[in-house]
Amino acid sequence: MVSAGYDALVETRELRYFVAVAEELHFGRAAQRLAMAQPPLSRAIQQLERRLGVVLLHRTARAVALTEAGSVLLREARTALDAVEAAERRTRRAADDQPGVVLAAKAGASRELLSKLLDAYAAEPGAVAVEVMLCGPGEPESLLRTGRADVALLHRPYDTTAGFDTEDLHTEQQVVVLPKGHPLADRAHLSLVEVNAQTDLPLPRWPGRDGGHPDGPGPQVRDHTQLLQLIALGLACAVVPESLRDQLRDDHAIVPVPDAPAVTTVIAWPPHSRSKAVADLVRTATRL
Amino acid sequence: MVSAGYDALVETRELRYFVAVAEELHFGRAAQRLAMAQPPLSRAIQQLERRLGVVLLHRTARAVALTEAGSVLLREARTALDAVEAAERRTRRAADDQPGVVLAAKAGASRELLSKLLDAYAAEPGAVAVEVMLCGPGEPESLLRTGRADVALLHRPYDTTAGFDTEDLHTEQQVVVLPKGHPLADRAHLSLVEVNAQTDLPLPRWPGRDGGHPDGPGPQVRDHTQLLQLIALGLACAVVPESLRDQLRDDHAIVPVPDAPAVTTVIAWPPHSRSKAVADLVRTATRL
DNA sequence: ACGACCAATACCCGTGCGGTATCGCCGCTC
DNA sequence: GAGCGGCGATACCGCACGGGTATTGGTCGT
Repeated sequence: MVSAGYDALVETRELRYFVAVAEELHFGRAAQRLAMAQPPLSRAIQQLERRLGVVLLHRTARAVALTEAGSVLLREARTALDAVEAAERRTRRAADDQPGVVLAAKAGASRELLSKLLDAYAAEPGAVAVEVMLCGPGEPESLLRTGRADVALLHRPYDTTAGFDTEDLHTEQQVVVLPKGHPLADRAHLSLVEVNAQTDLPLPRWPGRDGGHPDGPGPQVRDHTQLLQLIALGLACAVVPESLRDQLRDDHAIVPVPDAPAVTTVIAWPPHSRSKAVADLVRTATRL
Repeated sequence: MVSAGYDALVETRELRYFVAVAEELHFGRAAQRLAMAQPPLSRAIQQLERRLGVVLLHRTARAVALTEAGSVLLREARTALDAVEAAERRTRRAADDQPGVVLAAKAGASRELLSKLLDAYAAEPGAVAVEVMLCGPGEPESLLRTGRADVALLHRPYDTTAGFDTEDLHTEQQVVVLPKGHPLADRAHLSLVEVNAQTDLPLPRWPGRDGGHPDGPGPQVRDHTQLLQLIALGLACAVVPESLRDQLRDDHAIVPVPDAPAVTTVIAWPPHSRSKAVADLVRTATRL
């Protein structure tokens, strides 16, 4: 007998179905999202439960809820589906061998570092085209995991780098951005508790990985431009890495927050990446 | 639109088929391994290629070979299948809630550290049963990736820790183990080149992840017991972490190899693990 | 008590996966 | 160079299973 021997695994179709139901907690809506009818979906989930020998969902006629095992599967199924998607994408990418690297980074973050990196890499011998995907917070991680991007700039501890190879590039302190003239704006420094304690300027709410915003006070925000504008309008404040200073307008004020966790910009790539371009990019980045 | 939306992904069945063919490089044997006939397998691979729009295999009537894209898919498909398998196993584990943790470690490695860890953890409040899987080199990594184990002791740089969360536990130098009375045995230290240069004692060959041994000189070896016995018989030598010293018999001699890479024992666990037991084990380990 | 809502069941149909038989191609052998 | 053997592809068939429609059953609101 040779090698692992994956026998009789769950099919990706079943995992997709389960994720849809687990996210919607409603068979009808999930079926709609999957572009199919509700009964076959119900059956598919039952069959999945029978195969696993595990109850994944508690159904009362009025509501559907995840069991303990169900929420484990939701998490695991997402990463498995991401891996399958990545396999597909990376294979396709490897085939049409017009080389070219996709780099993902949060719009507005590490702007200077990014431009220096691109310049330095372009000067390397054997450099290929770099397509830069600027995206919202949390997204680069997912792009990397699904193979939509080859390499990404992430920010610990905001992004989780679990599952990737990484190199640290730069560490910086955080500051709070306030509207100019705010009572706290001329303090030499602030603590996190002070920032959280003041109630006139709420912290904004960023979208979660499901695209929805968490509940709570504070304005919904999708990118740094929106954020800075809201702050300038006196509707919010935010704790951000100090390098964002370059993008502030003169109606902003910043105050260091020494006890906020330091933010480390890292360059991350999928393990086992064999791409020369990614390796060159990483090497260039570490030398900056 | 909510969330990711994985539409029309490749099925795990197709990935399993492809991995089998890619590993065997022979449709007949692959079909046999998959317990199916050869024609449907051929068709399935063709269909996969059509779906991806990518040629994965070069077939001449005499031989099958992987294309560039094919070898990318082989690698990616393995990790994707591992993720699916892990999803399945972890879900099952979460269901039958007799708690208990599976810890994987290479047989014979870090023996003292392992027993101290088990003792210390057992003394923790809320400790659950720990099932220890002792296995061959390279295996713990795969056990962890497929969800067969919850936590593992790995050894950098031999094991790759990519994709796991880890904590370093212990770093040690390596030594070469020789049969007692060997001409080099009374040297104060040796360099790697000297070890490789001497030809009377070959280095053993460990099995790869496919279960087969690489070609070359030197005896095939599956665990440390075999290895030590071969060395005592004067048929091999080996460079190993110095903590293996405890397990040597008096017909062995050891000589430090200062320029061999230091070996770090790490405790590793899958990212997103929510298990209290794993967290406790890790915390206990780092405090040793 | 009735209606709305929602998951489950019953039943049917078509696709697609797997099996057997066979072909076509290439390389080795004598 | 004719024949044979090995191997992947093709042809064709049957059935199991995935998906659709219609309906039921149970549980909340009002």
